[in-house]
Amino acid sequence: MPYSLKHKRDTRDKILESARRLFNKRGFSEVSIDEVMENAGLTRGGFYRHFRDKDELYAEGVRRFLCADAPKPWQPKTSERMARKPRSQRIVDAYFSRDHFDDRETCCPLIALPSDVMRGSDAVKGAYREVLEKLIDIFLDDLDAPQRRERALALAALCIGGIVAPKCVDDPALADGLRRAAHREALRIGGWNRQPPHARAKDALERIAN
Amino acid sequence: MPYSLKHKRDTRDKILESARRLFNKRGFSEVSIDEVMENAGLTRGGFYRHFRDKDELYAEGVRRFLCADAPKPWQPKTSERMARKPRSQRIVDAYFSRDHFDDRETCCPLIALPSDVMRGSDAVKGAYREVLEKLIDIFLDDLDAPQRRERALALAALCIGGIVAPKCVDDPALADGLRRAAHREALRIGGWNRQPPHARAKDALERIAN
DNA sequence: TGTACATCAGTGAACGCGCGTTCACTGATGTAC
DNA sequence: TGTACATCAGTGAACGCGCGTTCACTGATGTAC
Repeated sequence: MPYSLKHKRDTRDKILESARRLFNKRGFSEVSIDEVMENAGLTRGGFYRHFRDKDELYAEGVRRFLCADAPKPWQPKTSERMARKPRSQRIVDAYFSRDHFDDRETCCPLIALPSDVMRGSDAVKGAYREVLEKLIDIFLDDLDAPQRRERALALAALCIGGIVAPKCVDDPALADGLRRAAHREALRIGGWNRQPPHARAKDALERIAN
Repeated sequence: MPYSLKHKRDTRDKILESARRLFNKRGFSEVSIDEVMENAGLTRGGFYRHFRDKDELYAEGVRRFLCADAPKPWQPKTSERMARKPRSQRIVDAYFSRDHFDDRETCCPLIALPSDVMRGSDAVKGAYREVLEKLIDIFLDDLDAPQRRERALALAALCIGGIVAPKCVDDPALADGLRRAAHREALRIGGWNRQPPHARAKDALERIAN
């Protein structure tokens, strides 16, 4: 038995991670296997020791990065000092932050590949649904009546549109306006817009920093 | 001078229309020139009498269908009997209708190709911006204080996310839930949720029909 | 412990299909006379 | 009005590049003795 199982698993992970980043940035069909492998520090031929074909790489890659439980850059850090805020609000804030907006490689999967998923197979859409449902569940946990579910769904839709729309636009001012307007509206839907004055001042500072 | 100018223009239009539909449905790089030409009732070679290369077709196609002034299927018909409603509300209703959601070929360009546009050139993003600004302007016209602009922007973001998100999901029930929740929230943001009781009943009927 | 061996991850050349693009040709049409 | 001609939209075969995939080979590693 040459090489350990761990070795093979690690290589596979490297390939998937490389693919995930490239797909996120440029889309599935614009990325070649050569690029994925080179980016993973390997060469062309080895690919087929790990995947049957490119489609399998795509499905696994999307599914994996959609469903991975690992901490994600777009999720609020638990160390965040405003831990008093409900988790949902921290997620919303992280979602609409400039960092997340600018992140092309590791951003939330829900906004990375919309048209690819829309046109994708049911397996891909299923993975998308799982992530979306997780997000909605978190929102549900933190929302009060009335119409909790409806508001949670609207929140999710607004998070997605509030990042996708500005990403499609060539005018930074308009993009910022869209992102911030959506952010504010999301906080209002969540019922998190009533903040103590000092928090509001802090927000203002953060907004300038953003 | 063989053939009239009109003849050439018409052929070009046929090609662009064919391309637009195919791109909408399957994305730019999944569609071959052969398919575009065949779908337009022509053959391969003629393409280059009308376009320098495939990129030009893409840019022109997107720009054209993003900016065309022609009436679009996703816009509310002017003959609509509820013409008493403000124009913005009619657009929002048309946007979130099941017909529009199901339409893969002629739906609003703002939701047809999000990731393609996100990754696209500035020319493409510029065209997207122009359409988006038109939509925002219509909303602005119909909104009252306070925070008209902010609410118009949030409305636009919600329209986009409220269709894109459900299109990415494999569960029809969840998709419907997202679309309707976003619809409701949009009406609320617009301030159009206070309707006379008979209108509400009519809406309920329509919702069932949808 | 050291050596021979078997396995298979990884290499890189080669293959072949699909598709963008080119090109020689056809034939429809408008113009000149 | 009719005929010859020039133009160029449209045809379809052919070309060639890129990329997914295959394949014979290399060499690193774990196991058996």
